[in-house]
Amino acid sequence: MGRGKIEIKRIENLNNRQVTYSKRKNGLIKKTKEIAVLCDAKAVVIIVPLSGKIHEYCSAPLADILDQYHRETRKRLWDPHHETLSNEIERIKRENDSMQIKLRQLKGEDITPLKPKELICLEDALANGLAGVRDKQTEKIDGMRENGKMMEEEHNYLKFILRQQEIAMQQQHMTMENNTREIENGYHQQRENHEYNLHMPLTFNMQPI
Amino acid sequence: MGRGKIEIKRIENLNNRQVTYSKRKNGLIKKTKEIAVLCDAKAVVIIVPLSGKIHEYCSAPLADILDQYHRETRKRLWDPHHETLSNEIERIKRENDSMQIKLRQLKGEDITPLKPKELICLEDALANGLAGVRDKQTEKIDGMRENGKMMEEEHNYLKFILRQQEIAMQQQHMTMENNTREIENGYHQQRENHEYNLHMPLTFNMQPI
DNA sequence: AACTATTTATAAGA
DNA sequence: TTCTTATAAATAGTT
Repeated sequence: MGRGKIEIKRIENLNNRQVTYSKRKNGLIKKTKEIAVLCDAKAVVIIVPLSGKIHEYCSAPLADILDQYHRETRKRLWDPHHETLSNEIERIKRENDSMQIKLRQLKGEDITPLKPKELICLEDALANGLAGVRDKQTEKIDGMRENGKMMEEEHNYLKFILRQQEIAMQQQHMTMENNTREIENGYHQQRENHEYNLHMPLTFNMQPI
Repeated sequence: MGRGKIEIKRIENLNNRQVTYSKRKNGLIKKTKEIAVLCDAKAVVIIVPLSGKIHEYCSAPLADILDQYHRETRKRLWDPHHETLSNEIERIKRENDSMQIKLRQLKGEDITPLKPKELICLEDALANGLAGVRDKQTEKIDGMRENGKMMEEEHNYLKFILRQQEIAMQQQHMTMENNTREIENGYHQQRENHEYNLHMPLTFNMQPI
């Protein structure tokens, strides 16, 4: 349909090919729109040139059309990634189910259909678990008792240190009183003793042990 | 392009619409093929009529074209599915993890970081499960004992029936022997008794009880 | 489904 | 690219 008839085969001349591409692309999209409107159908056309950007026309959301296409033809449209996801879901679901069964059985549910041998396994597992938990509890209690003992020891130690300090302070105090008395007696008998009695212990500098 | 010009709007007459659909669908597919060949491009067209089967033409595997389309346009083609799948995987994986933790704890593993209160819960759960399993075992053993008792009773019953039959057979045998003897005595003294002794019990027809 | 008068698409040229 | 135009191709309405 043009000045001359052409064979339907690759156009070797790049320029001609690009011109034809552009013209026919428009025509194709126009016709796709037309069939969609005239015949009340959904239609998609996607054209991917060797180089340059993709052109498309969709009379409805592409995802919807592809969805319908997939449902009706059962052809695979999705990339490997999608497939992988589906498989993984299946795998995990199976894993899930089996774990759920185990959990229920460990709670003593759904065990009626089990064989005696399986029941024994289950019993062992439970007994082991219970033993483990009880050991851990004992361990924790021991730990706490230990902790309590240590705290008691520390407490006693601190009490001891405090006592030592009190003794030290009393001795210092007494020494000071004596010194003071000597000083007072020797040089400043006009000053009253009780000033020293009141102030000296308050400004006594406590060193950390 | 026809006997008369038509407006591009839905064709109301069903028959005309279907005829036009069929003609234009062929035209569209032909043009799609042509642009793919002439311009060395990949092209897809999918037409979904309101009713009836989908028609399509793909110059290359649809999945490849869609893949490329997706890569270049970044438009999401299969999101409804894809997103759902991803979310579901996340959800199931979380479920999985928590179950795995519970299972391990029920086996007495990974319980060090548990608080005393949690340990008590775990202990209770295990003790309950263990009790359940042991109940079930007892129940099964009882069932088996019951079964054994029934089997024993059946066995005794069968022994009894067998004894009865033996008695019946012996009596019949004796009767026959007597009859035979009478017959033999009366008519055929030339025949020997032991033929009957040997053969009669073997061909005796045992009836089910 | 075939025919055919017309419309439409487009190849080649500018 | 775009316009033009001669011509090929598509197709609407008819048979």
